Amino acid sequence: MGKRRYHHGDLRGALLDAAEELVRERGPAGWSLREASARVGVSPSAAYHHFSSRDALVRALSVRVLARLGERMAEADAAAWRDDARRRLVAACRAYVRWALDDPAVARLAFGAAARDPGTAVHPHPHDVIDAELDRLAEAGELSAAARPAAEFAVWAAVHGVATLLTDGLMALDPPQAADLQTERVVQAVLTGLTRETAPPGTWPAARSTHTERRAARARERGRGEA
Amino acid sequence: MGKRRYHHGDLRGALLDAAEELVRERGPAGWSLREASARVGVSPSAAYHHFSSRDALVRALSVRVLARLGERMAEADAAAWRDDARRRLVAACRAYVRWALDDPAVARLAFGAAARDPGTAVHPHPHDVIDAELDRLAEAGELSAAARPAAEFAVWAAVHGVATLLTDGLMALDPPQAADLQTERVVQAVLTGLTRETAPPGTWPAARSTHTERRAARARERGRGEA
DNA sequence: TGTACATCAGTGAACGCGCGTTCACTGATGTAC
DNA sequence: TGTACATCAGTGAACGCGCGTTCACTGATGTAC
Repeated sequence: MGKRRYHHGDLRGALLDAAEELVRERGPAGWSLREASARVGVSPSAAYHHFSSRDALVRALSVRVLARLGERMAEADAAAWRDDARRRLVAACRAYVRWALDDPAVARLAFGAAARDPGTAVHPHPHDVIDAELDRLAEAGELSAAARPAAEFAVWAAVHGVATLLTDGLMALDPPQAADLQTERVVQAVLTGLTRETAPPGTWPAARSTHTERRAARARERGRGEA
Repeated sequence: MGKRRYHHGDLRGALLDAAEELVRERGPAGWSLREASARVGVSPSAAYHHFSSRDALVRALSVRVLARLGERMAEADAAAWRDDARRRLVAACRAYVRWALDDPAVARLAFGAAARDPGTAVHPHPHDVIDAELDRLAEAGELSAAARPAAEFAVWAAVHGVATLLTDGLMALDPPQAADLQTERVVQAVLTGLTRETAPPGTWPAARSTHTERRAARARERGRGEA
């Protein structure tokens, strides 16, 4: 514990940490910029050297936190490398729900409208983890070419629904560990259903996420830069 | 337009209306009790004859609004009476997502933690509408006895996930009407998956909602009263 | 039908509070020579 | 290695604000006789 220096070193990160802690204790909105500054031991105005407003701090936090969800999923996915694509996807989805249950208030922040910050990239994005897993599933021949388009949104919706129903208290599981089981059930059901889908080609309209949109914009810019 | 009377007549209802309008305009939390009172043309303190606190008003509103979702689902279900159980369930689920999309801020309020008010009943509850439809499906022999338990949570999660991903802006559909299609796809996939489920009996643990819990408590009390 | 009176549902002023943000400032750090 | 100076990252006081809630009050309504 070094002595208190005039310059903090990483005040930006410390403020994000404090804010996250406050979200955990009091919910996504039950805290102020002043409290976060006080917790770090800094005057309220110091925060304005790092964030243009309280809202900017909230958005930065939600980006950071959503990326952590992506990491958890990717880790669970990697840890299940011995399994087939289907089980790996289930593992990633279980990580999604566990993460939300471990930290409901933080999850609510991540999922809330504040998360939509077009300027900052979330990496890895939960959407991408599911997407990649479905590609693997399609390669393995377990998902038809007709069913593949936008399938990630079906899976994402299912797992997101489990997570939010549980964290928002609309649904409860007894015992709590049953969340794993219920998640697996829902995801398996969706996968089975998609597998047996017999829709004509072109049935599924384009679906986008703020994330895929940013990715597309980056690709366009790269193309322009190279041209 | 009668003249302004000293006694309002239905100030409670008027305050709920004003608050709902404010939620629509500024989001679930972007308004104050004072604003709602002002909109009704009444002093801020008047509200305290009808609600014990601002929070009580919010909870009452979220109950009212969640019941309206249930009504929409029940209506859509009834309107599809010519169809089979599966299509009727899909119709109810489409109504769920449409409702959320029509009024995203209000939906967020309904789904938020504030909705958990153990004192007040939501009727009809979205959970029950899905539940009843799945009973019909089981009767029709389209859902095995082993798959039926807790199946409503799988379906609810799927449709809830579509609704919240869309209203929170994590996912977007192009064109917007595609929401119907995407909802149907997800629900159909879950139903197909559940139908083909081959789990041993007793696999699915009890799942509860605040709603089913209240219902159970009422049943217990009724039994005690009759004994 | 009229009157007395209790109850109900409003008023309006006041309370203490903490908020986000701005501002002129200053101490610490980094850089050029 | 030492010095001058620009820049960076803090301080602390102050701003105006609107909030939820309380309080003593009063006008309107309903009821008993």
